[in-house]
Amino acid sequence: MVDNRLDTLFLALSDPTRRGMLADLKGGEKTVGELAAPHRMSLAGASKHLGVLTRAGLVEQRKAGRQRLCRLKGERLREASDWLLQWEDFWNGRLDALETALREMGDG
Amino acid sequence: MVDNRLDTLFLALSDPTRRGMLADLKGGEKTVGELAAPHRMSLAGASKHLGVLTRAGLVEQRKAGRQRLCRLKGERLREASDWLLQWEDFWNGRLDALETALREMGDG
DNA sequence: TCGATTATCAACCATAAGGTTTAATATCAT
DNA sequence: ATGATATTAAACCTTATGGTTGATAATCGA
Repeated sequence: MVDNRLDTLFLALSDPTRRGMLADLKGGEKTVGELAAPHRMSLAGASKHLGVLTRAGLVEQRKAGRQRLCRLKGERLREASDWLLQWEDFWNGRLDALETALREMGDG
Repeated sequence: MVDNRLDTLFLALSDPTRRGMLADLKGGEKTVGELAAPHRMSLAGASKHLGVLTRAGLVEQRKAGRQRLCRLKGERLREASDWLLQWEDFWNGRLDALETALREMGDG
């Protein structure tokens, strides 16, 4: 049951096919067929992946004749990135979890 | 079939209970029981979530008597963050997908 | 209009995820 | 030693995911 926005986002990003599609979209708009081509799977399968990306707000589609052009929407990627940056201090080694705790006790 | 490192990472982050646990670990080391308490679910369930976090490399456990102390490991969060920062230009509005394509054609 | 192309929908299948409960294991306290 | 505490393991259930194929819908080209 994926209800939270971040759930949907991170779940969408957890599949290599979908991350590949996002990477392909860096080059600009692409049709569903073009996005599907590099991935060894049926067109319908690829279309479902695009559906996941679209519902996660990562991709936007517009009709162009009988094809559908997909483009990247960066805003949601930013939400994910913002969430991750909460922990910048930890991976920078500037803080270790215990240090943080002590510091907060001291400051509070 | 979660084989890729990023798959495991993003999948681990796609659950609100697990993100909550990571947040709780910002305050320093916590036992499994302490991490489980805020989440309305059995201890075994919470333990499984911690297993997911551990296998994703986001959490490390050490034995302390009969309890297990968990602490946050930032490195993997950084991997996820690094991956996301690829798209910084897009969400900053500095580039739009089409622009990028045109620019690359011009530069190449 | 007819057939080919592009994409989605529907139904289905196998497997994984998230949850439960009931053991099992290890450690502490008495 | 015994019993309580802390955690994981096993078995199980339900629902979600990722994939398939075949049908449907919309649009292009001739």
